Amino acid sequence: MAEVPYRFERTDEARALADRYASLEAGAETDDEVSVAGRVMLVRPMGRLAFATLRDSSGEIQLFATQNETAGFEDFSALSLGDWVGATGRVVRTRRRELSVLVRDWVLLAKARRSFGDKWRGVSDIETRLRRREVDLWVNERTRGVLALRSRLVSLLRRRLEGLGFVEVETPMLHPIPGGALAKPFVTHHNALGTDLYLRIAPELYLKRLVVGGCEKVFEIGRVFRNEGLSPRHNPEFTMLELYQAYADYRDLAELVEDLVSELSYELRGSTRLLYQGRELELTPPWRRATMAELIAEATGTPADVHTPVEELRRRLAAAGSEPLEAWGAGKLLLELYEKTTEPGLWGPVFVMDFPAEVSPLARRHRLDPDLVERFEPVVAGRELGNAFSELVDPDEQRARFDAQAAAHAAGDEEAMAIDEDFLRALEYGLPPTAGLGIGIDRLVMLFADLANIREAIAFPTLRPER
RNA sequence: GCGCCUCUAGCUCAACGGCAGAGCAACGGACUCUUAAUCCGCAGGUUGGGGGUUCGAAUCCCCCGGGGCGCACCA
Repeated sequence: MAEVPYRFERTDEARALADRYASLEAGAETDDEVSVAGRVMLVRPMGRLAFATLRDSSGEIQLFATQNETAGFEDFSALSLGDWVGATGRVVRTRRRELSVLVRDWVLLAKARRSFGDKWRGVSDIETRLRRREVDLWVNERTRGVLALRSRLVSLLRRRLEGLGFVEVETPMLHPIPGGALAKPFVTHHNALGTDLYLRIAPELYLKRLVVGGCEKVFEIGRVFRNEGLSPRHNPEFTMLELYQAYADYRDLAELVEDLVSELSYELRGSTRLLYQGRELELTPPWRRATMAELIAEATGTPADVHTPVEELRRRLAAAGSEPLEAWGAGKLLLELYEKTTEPGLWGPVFVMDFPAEVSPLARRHRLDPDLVERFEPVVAGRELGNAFSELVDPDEQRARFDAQAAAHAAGDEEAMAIDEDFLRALEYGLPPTAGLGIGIDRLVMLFADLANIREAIAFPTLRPER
């Protein structure tokens, strides 16, 4: 095969030509010469004429070749679907109204040695689509749309937070101690240091150390890794936004969340009223705020909170088909009751407020009830979108909470946190009142792209390697 | 990890115990305004892998592998 050129001088993208020549009439020819480049989507050779549909990242335009006017016409007629081509010629509109480049010269930029699927029905096999994303992307417009939406979403989020005075930072991915969330980590090894390191399960502890250092408003958008099962809503690596704001409490962040999400909805979808998987969702602020206890009472008809006798909580859990462990206290039992009986029925948007202290080792005690913490989870479209709380700032209490976690870990809870002395020392330097928030970016993409499966929201989702 | 479903040509799908097929793509040819162009021709397979039942297996059974969904866990 002839060697392909090192570069191609493109003058215009398909979309720009479509806009510029929108009023060009059928059958009209211009003297404007342009160069376009892209991938051949369809070819229609017909003797001494040939048409090809060319697609670039902006859109599509037709190439129109004739034996008289096109150099290398025979080869042009023989183009295959999937070939990359650069073409130069005058802009015309054919009698059948198709805006075209009447090709004078053209060059093959890449030969497609593999065929990309059915030109009409595309590729629908989900495994092929995910394993060969490059094929999925060029065949399925929807896939391109999702990635474009994801890009815009992250960009909008960044711009908005910067506008609010937040500073973007990057913290380590390799952690000596996995912390900041209740999850199983991936373990890796550093040869020169001779030590195991963990892929981060959350940036939380480092971000709070930055607040200690005087970064009053910080955020990070980045990958976190959790060594857990895959599901339509869980990928082992996913992208999280975490932000921390000094002098604020969790109620301030609830307002921030409803503002951010509704603004994103307006920007990305043109409305704060959405259909998600066929079901309506009204995102206009303010969203409902309800405590976990209130929601349990509402869903089950029987009140329950952290002060409900442990025996009663156990009884109700058993009735709900759950098998609570011996070690669980009232807080963990209540959370389990909420997750079994109440959460599945929530659609939202709703802020589920005030979690048990027992299950929230990094959150600050509730100002009205020491058995609770000031924490909320926004539930949107039936799904936890994130997690936020007034941060625990007291080093002694944080140490006590870590100790309780360490005890749980020793008792077999693999997801319990380890004691992080660096973090404790940071708190001893003084963390001002601070509120922190985490939001799953992939889940936001699912919401706004109307995706049922998280893998569709990720360019290259985790799959088992083929053998 | 467990349960159910699924895997046939590059792609989309038939055949469902009796000769493995079609459309598109690819390849060869015809055609000067096409739009999934059309027409003629040609080729394309370890039916995910292995084992078993049967005169005969893509089809029924078992094991293994990939994927999907559900459960569990989380955001």
